[in-house]
Amino acid sequence: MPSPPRINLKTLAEHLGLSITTVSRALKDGPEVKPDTVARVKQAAATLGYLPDAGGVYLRTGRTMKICSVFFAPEVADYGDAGFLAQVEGVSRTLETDSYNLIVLAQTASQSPLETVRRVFQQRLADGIIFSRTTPMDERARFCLEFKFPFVSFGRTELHSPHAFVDHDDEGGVYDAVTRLAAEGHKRIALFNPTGGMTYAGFRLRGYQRALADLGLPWDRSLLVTSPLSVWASQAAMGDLLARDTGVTAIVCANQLSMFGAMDAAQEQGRDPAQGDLRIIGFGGMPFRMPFEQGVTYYYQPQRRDGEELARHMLALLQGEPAESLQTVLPYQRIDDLQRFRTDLRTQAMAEARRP
Amino acid sequence: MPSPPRINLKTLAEHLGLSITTVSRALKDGPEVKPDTVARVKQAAATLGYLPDAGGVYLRTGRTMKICSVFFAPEVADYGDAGFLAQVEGVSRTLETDSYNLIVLAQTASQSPLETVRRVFQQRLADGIIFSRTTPMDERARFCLEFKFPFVSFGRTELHSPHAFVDHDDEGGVYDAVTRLAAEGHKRIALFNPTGGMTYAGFRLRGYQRALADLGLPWDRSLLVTSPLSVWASQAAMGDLLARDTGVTAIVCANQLSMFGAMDAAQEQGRDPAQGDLRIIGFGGMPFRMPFEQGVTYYYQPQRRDGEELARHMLALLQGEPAESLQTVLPYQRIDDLQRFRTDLRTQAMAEARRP
DNA sequence: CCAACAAATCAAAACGTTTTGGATTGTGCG
DNA sequence: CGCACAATCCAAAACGTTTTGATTTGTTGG
Repeated sequence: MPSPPRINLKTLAEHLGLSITTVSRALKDGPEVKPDTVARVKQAAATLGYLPDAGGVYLRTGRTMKICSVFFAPEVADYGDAGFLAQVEGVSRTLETDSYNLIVLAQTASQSPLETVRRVFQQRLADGIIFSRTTPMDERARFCLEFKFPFVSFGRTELHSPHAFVDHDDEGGVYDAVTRLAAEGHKRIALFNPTGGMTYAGFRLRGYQRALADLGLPWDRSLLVTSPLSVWASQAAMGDLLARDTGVTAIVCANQLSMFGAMDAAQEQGRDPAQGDLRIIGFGGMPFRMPFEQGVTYYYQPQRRDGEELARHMLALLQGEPAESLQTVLPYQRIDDLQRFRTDLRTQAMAEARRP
Repeated sequence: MPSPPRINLKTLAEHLGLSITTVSRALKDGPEVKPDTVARVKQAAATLGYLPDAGGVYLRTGRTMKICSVFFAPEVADYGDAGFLAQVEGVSRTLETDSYNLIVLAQTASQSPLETVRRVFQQRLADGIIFSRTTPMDERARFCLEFKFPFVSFGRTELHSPHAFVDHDDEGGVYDAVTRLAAEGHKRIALFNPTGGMTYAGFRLRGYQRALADLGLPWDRSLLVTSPLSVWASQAAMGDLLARDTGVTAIVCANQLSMFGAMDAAQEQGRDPAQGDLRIIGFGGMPFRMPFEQGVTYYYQPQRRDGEELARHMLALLQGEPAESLQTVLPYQRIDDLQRFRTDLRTQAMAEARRP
């Protein structure tokens, strides 16, 4: 049983008794071809299921019609950050409107971040790239700038040349959190920060220190804890802190996973957030349901919207818009009552689902 | 400031004073080229950062060196299934060994599943495709079989032609769960199943009914609840069930999200799994920490390993191995004590992290 | 010294597409 | 009728790569 032949412009042209040129033109409504023929060609293309070969189109036009988003896989070692999928959905849906495809490249532990970007550029895997874990002097950003390769970074840099980015206001978020904790009477507030030299860790620290200064609280180096953001690593780091410093009454966590880690550590040390033994502040995307939601304030960022913004910037870049005008810093939304927030979202989603 | 020129075989050849042919051959250690020249070419390629243009290679060889994995985006509407990322990592890492790239295509709500597969095939976006949400008469599988397009389905079909797949033993898992619940004294055990006609829903039902029959329990249609697997949808469906049938003492959930939904629903109905008011059985990947872990038995499936198996099958297919020999059904691992399981995994992971 | 042969390199074709520049036909007008 | 011109269509080139077949150079044996 031979498989049906693959349809390309040549076979389509032969089947119609036309030239390749005419068929190609007809498919994009070229004015030089008789309306009659256009209809006939489109009809045949539809029934035969013709779609242009992406490799061929690229070779001729230089455009792959693909955008690459880099997925940092080592972080998935234990739990994955579910929020990335929401971001992927946002990116994908937005790109779709301009008939771009998203390709997600997994950055495994064995490749350097720059290698991945270089490969995308040099092998022409995509027309542009989106990456996160951005550092102040990000080498990937520098590479893209040098080779004029379109990119949007999730996170700011400190590079001189302007470039497109989407970021969260981590400085503002942490400042707000610390201020409120102090108002509640907390004196020893720990800040949990990721390792890896990401720019936003610096913003978080700045917000923390600025709040302390404004509040007249002392800056204590030992209250700054840094570790990878996996559940286990942050649990270990948090456990260390809580064991060596029993005076800590509040922790400002980084992402959702580190919040889980903090909770596990608190429980292990016999401190129950639900009983008010420890205040936990979380940051991140749509929060999963947790054991101790009462003692938690959460700074929320809808990651699907992040993805949409990233994609919009990318599409604008490809349209030739200047990068200067494609820089977004999104505020966090503070949630004091997670339970209520959840039910509100639910009723909202149910209502949306009802009217399609 | 002009950007550096892109390096291709032509520029590389000119730069070396050689022909394109010789450079191409040298880069793949062709025996017809002088060892001296090979070294010179490779040196130049490395310093100039040459990598072959993927589009050009494809056009000539017919191989894109890419594998596509379809991501079902509508499910992310509220919470995403973090496990998919673990699977992606597994696939990606395994493909890497044969220098294949993974591209993740997001299947949004606006495209039919078949359309996505057809596009990958016809536009030549990849050399093979991996998809999930497999149905007994899966049209995507039928399409791939007809056109002899390599694919591995995550989930079985009932098609006559054999094809490669990876699946879990859902029938066995549910049978085991129901049997144990009955041994604990439960009489009214609800089964939660996904909508969408996926094959594994049928296996789950079969395991459920077989267990009931073996145990001499009656089959009660009203104990079978079907709904989409998002947190909110399953909470609503579970709420309905618990409200209309107060005799239910145990629920066999589908994935992790539906388990969260069931817990929310239980709480809403004033039934506390921690107090033994309701037994909840979960299925899925690495479980997030939950409010009521005491009343939960979890059937675990390491999704990274699923990904690795999917990728291995795909690579084998592309090597020409027959699909008959590429069919895997993986057993679930029952976890009665989630707390202990978690700490075990943690110590294990920490030990691994210590010796790199 | 020349034929025969191996070693090393190269020119050209092909993949599927778009586009440039022609070619062919049909129509209107002087 | 003959010419210009529009309306259609088509051949060929180009993109970057691999591979087939040919060509050049160097070496060996008679």
